[in-house]
Amino acid sequence: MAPVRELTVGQVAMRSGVAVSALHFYEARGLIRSHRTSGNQRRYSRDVLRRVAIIRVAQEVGISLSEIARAFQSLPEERTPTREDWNLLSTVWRDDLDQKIAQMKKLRDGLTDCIGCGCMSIDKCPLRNKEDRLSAQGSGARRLVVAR
Amino acid sequence: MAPVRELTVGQVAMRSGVAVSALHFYEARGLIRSHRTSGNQRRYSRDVLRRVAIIRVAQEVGISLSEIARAFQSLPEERTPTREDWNLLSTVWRDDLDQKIAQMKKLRDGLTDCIGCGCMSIDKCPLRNKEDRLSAQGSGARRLVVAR
DNA sequence: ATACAAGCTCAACTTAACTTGAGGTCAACC
DNA sequence: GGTTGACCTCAAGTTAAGTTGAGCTTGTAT
Repeated sequence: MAPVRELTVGQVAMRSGVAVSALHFYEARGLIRSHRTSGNQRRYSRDVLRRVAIIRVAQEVGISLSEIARAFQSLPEERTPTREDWNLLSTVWRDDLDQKIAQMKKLRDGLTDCIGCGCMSIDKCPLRNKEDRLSAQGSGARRLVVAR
Repeated sequence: MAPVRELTVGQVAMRSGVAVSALHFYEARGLIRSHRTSGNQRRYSRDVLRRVAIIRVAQEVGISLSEIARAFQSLPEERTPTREDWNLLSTVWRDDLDQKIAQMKKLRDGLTDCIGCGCMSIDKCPLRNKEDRLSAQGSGARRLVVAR
């Protein structure tokens, strides 16, 4: 069979490992795009597979769909993204990941040193400082705001 | 004023930086425990602060409350956890975190190598292999969960 | 003694990220 | 040319992790 240029939802679902309903959902959220056949069925260009792969990966590391959508706005609307386009995105994600990895390492070490240490003063605990990270100033001030 | 042995919800909320409603919620989920005064008000022992700190930290790295609850089951019900108890938990978490960090690094490198590379064959992409184990999951929101 | 802040319960609402279902259309194979 | 499977839309349901609010009780400072 000659290589098919366009993909149906079912094909994208199968190849990306994502449910059809999820693809509809991503489209509604502006994460992917499709055009319609005369019979109103979706057809996708190949680069949707890459988009979906990136969506899944980004989600796995805890990035929300809206953040992904925002990052995707750097991609061209009409033409298929070039390597340069993806590279730009990659840079953005990589910084994010580096940051998250660093944070996790700190947490891991904090857990080992602090949870295991048996100390009773939560206030001095390095773990606590993580939560204050946005309100680091204002001595002794306690914010009731949940980060995130 | 002499050091107060027991804490009210409000005090725990203030010291832990978590809302009162969240504490009620954690209690309903079996993550923390309290006993009641004659007037039916909650009183907490000091180690609840540590529990809450751990809950927050674990959540920050994407561990769900039910997973935290499961891990907490290794802690003693009645007596205040000793250093040994916490150490055990710490070991469990540390392994989890090590695993997550490793996963993230792989993803980061995958992103650099794969998203940026401009290659069009998603099938061969290292990123793809990650997703297959996710595809056969239940309904509802999917949180970041470490594969075991 | 009384005001009023803090607590209590329980139900309903919220957001994210989807899934499920109902009711109807499209297309491809025999 | 019919039936079967893939699609379509839209509404409603689901799970996680809480928050908000109503209506009522407790505890404490003056």
